[in-house]
This record gives sequence, C-alpha cells and structure tokens, in this order.
Amino acid sequence: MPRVTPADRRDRIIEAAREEFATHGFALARMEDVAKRVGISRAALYLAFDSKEALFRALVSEVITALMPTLLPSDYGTLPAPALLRAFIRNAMKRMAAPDMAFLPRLIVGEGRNFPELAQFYHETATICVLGAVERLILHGVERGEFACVDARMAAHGVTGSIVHAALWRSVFEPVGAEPIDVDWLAECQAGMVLAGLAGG
Amino acid sequence: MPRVTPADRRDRIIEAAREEFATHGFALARMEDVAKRVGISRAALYLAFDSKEALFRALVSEVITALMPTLLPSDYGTLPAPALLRAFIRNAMKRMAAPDMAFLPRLIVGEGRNFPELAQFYHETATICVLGAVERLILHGVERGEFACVDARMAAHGVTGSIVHAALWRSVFEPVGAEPIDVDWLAECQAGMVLAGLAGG
Amino acid sequence: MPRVTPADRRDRIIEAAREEFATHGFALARMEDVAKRVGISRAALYLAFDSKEALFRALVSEVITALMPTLLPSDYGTLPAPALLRAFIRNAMKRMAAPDMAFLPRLIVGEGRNFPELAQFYHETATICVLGAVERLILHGVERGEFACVDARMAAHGVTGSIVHAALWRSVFEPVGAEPIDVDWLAECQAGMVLAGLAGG
Amino acid sequence: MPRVTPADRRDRIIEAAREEFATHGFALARMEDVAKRVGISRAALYLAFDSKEALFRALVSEVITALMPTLLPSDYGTLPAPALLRAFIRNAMKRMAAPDMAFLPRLIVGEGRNFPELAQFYHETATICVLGAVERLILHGVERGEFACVDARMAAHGVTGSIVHAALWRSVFEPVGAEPIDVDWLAECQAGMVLAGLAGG
DNA sequence: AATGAATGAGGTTTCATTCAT
DNA sequence: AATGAATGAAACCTCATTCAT
Repeated sequence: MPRVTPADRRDRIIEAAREEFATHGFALARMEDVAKRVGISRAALYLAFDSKEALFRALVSEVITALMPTLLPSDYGTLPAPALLRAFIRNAMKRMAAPDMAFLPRLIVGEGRNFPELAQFYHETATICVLGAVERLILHGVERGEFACVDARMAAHGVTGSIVHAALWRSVFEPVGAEPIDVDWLAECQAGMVLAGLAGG
Repeated sequence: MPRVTPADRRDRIIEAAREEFATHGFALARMEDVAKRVGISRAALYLAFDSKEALFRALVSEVITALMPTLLPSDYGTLPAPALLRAFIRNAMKRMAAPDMAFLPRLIVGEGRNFPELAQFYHETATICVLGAVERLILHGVERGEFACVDARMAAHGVTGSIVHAALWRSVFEPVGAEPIDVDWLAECQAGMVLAGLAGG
Repeated sequence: MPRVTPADRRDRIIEAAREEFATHGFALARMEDVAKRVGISRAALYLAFDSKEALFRALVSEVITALMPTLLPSDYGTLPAPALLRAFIRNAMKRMAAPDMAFLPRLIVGEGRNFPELAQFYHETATICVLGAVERLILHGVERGEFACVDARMAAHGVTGSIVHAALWRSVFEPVGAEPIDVDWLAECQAGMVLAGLAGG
Repeated sequence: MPRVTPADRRDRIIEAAREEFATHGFALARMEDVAKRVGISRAALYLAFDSKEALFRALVSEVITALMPTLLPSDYGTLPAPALLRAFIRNAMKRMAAPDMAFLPRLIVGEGRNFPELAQFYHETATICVLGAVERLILHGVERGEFACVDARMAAHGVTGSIVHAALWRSVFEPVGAEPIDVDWLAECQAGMVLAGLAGG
C-alpha cells in the first residue's frame, strides 16, 4: 500500500492547478508552475493528465461536481417557501463568493469561448440545475399560495444572477480596489427584493 | 485628402481586435489574425499601436467609453422614479446584452487578473458609475416618497447584477446551447421585482 | 540655385550617421534615428544613399579621407628626423584621439568582420599609409645617421600602435570610468621611448 | 553518470558562441547558428543561458577570466627587471595575438558602447591589472637601479598598447590582406624599444 | 514511477526598404 | 524632392510536450 496513491497525486495536482488557473487563466498558466507547486517535475504531470487542456477540464469538472451538492437546498417540504428561498440565497451566495469557489464563474466566463464544452458542462451541470431548482422552489411556493403567480423562470434568473454577481464582484473587482461587499447582507437584501417581487399582490 | 485617414485605420483595427479578442481572449488572440481581418500586414498594426497589450487596452477603453453615455438615464426629474428605474433597466440590459457589447464584461471578467488596471478602469468608469447612478435614482425616489427606505446600495447591486447576468448569459451560455432569454421580458420581470422590493410597506 | 544642394544634404546625413554609428555600431544604429537627427524622413535618406550599408561605407570612407591629410607630416626634409618623428607622434595621437575621430578605429575594429572591404580600405588607405610614412621617416633618419639601424617596420608598428591605443582608450574605456590619459604627455613619453630605441648604439 | 554533463554542455555552447560572436559581433550573431554549431536546438540554448545577452556576457567573462592568469608574470624577484619585462612582452603578445584570444579586444572595442559593463569589466579585470603589473615591474626595476626614472605609467601604456595592437592586427587586418606580422619578432623589437627608453641615460 | 534534458511550433516585435501621392 | 504608410523578412524567446535513463 503506497503512501501516496495515484488518486492522491491527482488531487494534489488539481489543487495546484486550481491556484494557477485561477490566478492566470488557462493560456497564461504554466505547467511548470503547477508542477513546482506540487513539488514534482513537469514530466510527472503528464503521467496523471494527458495535456494541459485535460488538466484544466478535470479541474473545472471536479470543482463543479464538488460545488453542486453544497449549493442546492436539500429538502423542499419542511419549511415555507419564502424561508427556503431566503436560506438558499444566503447559502448559495456565501458558497459561490467564497475565495476557493469564486474563481469558477470567472474561469468559465473567461475561457468559455475557448472551451465551449466546459461552458456547456458548467451550464448544464451548474446553471441549469440551480436555475431549475430555484424555479421549482418558486413554483412550489406558488402552488402552496405562498407566492403570487409570476414568471418563475425569470425570477430564478434574478436569483442566480445576483449570486454570480456576488462571486464576480469578490473575485474580479475587490482585488482592484472595489468596496468589499458584505455577502450576508447583500444576500439578505436580494432575498428581500425577490420575496417582495414574489409576494402576492 | 487621403481616402483612409489614420483615425479610420485605427478604428478598423480596433474593430478587428474586438472580434479576435472577444473570440479568443487576450492571450490566444493572434496579431496576425487581427491584421488579416483588417487586410493589412502585421507590421502595420504596430504603426497604430505599440503592442498587443496596447491594442487590447485601447479596445477595452474605447468600448467602455462608448458604452457609458448610452447607458445612464439622462434626466432624473421629469418622470416618477419607478418609471425611470424601469426604463433604465430595460435600456441598460438591452445595451449590455447586445452582441457588440456583451463581450465586454466577459473580457473584463476573463482578463481582469492579468490586466488589473483594465479591471480597475472598468470598475471605476462603468460599474461604480452605473451603480452610483442607480443608487442616486433610488434615493431620489425615496426622497419623493415613491420608494420605501431600503439599502439603496444593495438594491443597486441587484439591478446591475441582473444586467451583467443578462450579458454573460448571452455571450457565454447561449453560444453553447443555453435557452435564449428574451431580454425585454427579463428586464420587465427584474424591474417588477426590484420595484416590488422598493415599494413602500 | 537651391538653398540646400544635394551635396549639402549628403553631408548633413553623413554627419548624423557619424553620431549614430559611433554610438551604436552598425547593426544597432537605426535609419530612423539618423533621419530624425537630420530632420528629414526615413525615405529621404534613400534618395541620397542606396542602403544603410552604403551610408555606412560612405561615412567611413569620408572620415578616412578627411583624416589622412591632417595626419601625415607634410615635409621630410627641413627638420632633423627625431624632431620630425616627435612632431608626428604628437600630432597624430592628438588627431586620432580627438572625440570626432576616435570612433573611427573603434568602428573599424568592431565592424571589420562584417565589412571586410571597409577594414581593407581603412587598412590600405590609413594604416598602410601611415605605417609607410613613419617607416620612410625612420629610414630617412637612418640614412642621415640620426637613427641607428633597426627594423624600421617594427618600429613603425610601435608608433602606430600607440596612436591607436590612445584613441581606443579615449573612446572605449574612458566612457566606462577609465582614468583619463593626458594625450600630450603620453605622446611625449612614447616619442621618448621610440627615439631612445632608435638612438644609435 | 551522464555522458554529457551540464557543465560540458555549457562549455560547448560558449565555445560555439565564441566563433559566432567573434565572426559577426553581438547584434549580427544568430542564436540559431550557435545552436547549429553545438548541434542542439535553439531552445536548448535557453536551458543553459537566459538570453543572448547572458550568453555573450558569459563568453566574455569566461575568456577574460581564463586569459588573465596566463598573462601576468608570476614572479618579480628572481630575474633582472629588463629580462622580466622582455619575457612578459613576448609572452603576453603571443597570448593575446593567438587566434583564440585575439577576438577578445576586437569584441570589447566593437561592443563596448552597447555593453558598457563588459567594457568596464574588461578594463578593470584585464587592462588595469596588466597595466598595473607592468607599472610595478618597471618601478621595481627603477628601485633596483636597472631602469632610469621615467613615468612608469606611460611606459606601461606603451607596452600594453603594443600588445593590443598586435592582437588587433592579427584579428582585424590580416583577414583582409594585411601583411602578417611575426609576433615574436615584433615583441622583440617592442621590448628593445621600451628597454632602450627605460635604460638609464 | 519519475525526471532532466531536449525540442518544435509558434508568437510578438523590429526595422530596412519601397511606393503612391 | 519628399514623405507617410506599408511590408516582408527575420530574430528572439516561450512553453507544452516527449523521451532516454
């Protein structure tokens, strides 16, 4: 039983890749820097991944896969829809804006044109999924008479948009001097606005 | 009287650069492709711009500069604040999501780490400016009793966030198969939600 | 009768070329800088000279041609050979080490490999000529019994070597901090040494 | 135990660089030609040296460093000063005029303006050092009554000048048809002249 | 499994030179 | 006669990737 399993090695490489790709983007990240960060040789990277692209894809996939379960509300029934929605917004915004996650939308946005299948994967796995969950949550509230009848899809866009906005703000603008936002408070305000919009007339 | 003035040439180069940088990002865009698109030699590019970076900066600056005046509401007094805000959201979202503009936030997000001064310029020139204008618009409405007293800054974040969201959706996800959004209708819904949130209790 | 004749123009270009080639050497001198120095366009240079090489050749030839008459002793008969030799050394060393001339051996030495015909021209026109003149002067002295019988050629090498040495010292080493030499005094000492060597046993 | 150690490789590159830089000077030498001469790829050069400049600097430094110990007289005491001086001139002139060394002053003179720190290094490490050694040797002879009291510094200039002269002659003018000089004989004659100059009157 | 060494492909940039005006 | 604008031909350098050991 080896001390360092191949899977461990893979994970350590991906961890290093996260830092490098997050900092420099795909094109400007250097395999050498990834290797240095792991403490192995450049050539050893190619024992675990076929190419720079493959590593990038693996990173993005893994991050998305790890992110999703922590994002979605686990249960739609036990709480009133407004409380559920508020909780989701607070949680998701906090998750997405966390330093180890905020780079993801930045990377997807930045490299989407060069890696369409990644953009697609992100879109299908993350965006669609969250969007759908929020939409269902809203429809669920509508059914139960807790929300007025509105275009649930568009309302969901509003929710996800504000979450991504928080992540991008953190990861793109705060490093260049933007006034930091209080994510909890922003979540609170967004939730208030959305809920007001969803409140029956 | 020359057929092609230097300024014309500069503009044509920037136009070509827009396509290339928008498609490939900074690092993967090739000066040769820009030149080909203009129909001139690579060396001729360097008559107008000192370097690839300089061209990129010029492009971004120019787009931001051209964008701003068309984004902001020109007059805060003649209409009721709710109508004004609704009009702003509709107009700005349409502008930002237009095919020739939606690439901008994508580029800023994607290259912000490598060109911090551009991210900063965008942030200070565009984001702050729009954010401030929306905030003032809301405060203006609050003063006139048309809006309830809320955290105007956070509300403004919600507005700008939804605008950027629309642009990114268009420019990042629709090309990889995302369900197209009806920007007008999204604007309508977002405006409804925001206005509901701002409506006095 | 034009204010600026073509010949004037040619001279002004050569003057500018002297500065640029002297400062940067052939390869690193830029035609644009020459043009700027003259106050004309790059293209105008090509009305006067076929190419950068042609300009360089013209410059070197002209400088050599201008230098020679001022270098050689004009008359071998009126003075005793030792006085003549001393006067030659003093004069020639001063001429060659002057700021507007010291660059010449530097250029010849530096570019000789890339411009063999210039090295050859310099060698035949300047070196051989001076060497021969000094040799004849010495032989003249030997004939008149003023000098001992030595290898006049080798003695002449010593004379010209010290002259070139002074020019290179000035132009290569003084700019990087070498202790400045007093050319007059160096000439005096060299002359003393040479004359001692030539003094009959 | 590798067949080719990194140090070997470095040396082979420097050897190749010597040929190319000696032939073409810094600016016109091509890295590709250096690589070809070594029999490796251009990129491999950059494993050993950071840049063309770095390679050039390394070459010059190395040659200077290798040259110096072989140039200076090792012992000032055992021989009469005149014999010592004569031996030094013969040895140094032969060393400097050797085909693998004569290019050095040529390179320093040619590139000194573009690489001032190399000119300075050469001046401080080689020129000053040799000049000083000769000066001390002369003063030593003066103390012992073997030389007349003259300006030892100027006399030393005469000695070093003639040595450089021989190297430049070999490396610049002989390739373009100059009459070859017999270095041994030239050394003999120069030594004779200098010693005559130094001889007490 | 791991790496030091090597490379090929490619990109930016510079500059002498030309040409239409 | 003069030039602004344009270009083609390099040259340096980088880096993902491979391979012998």
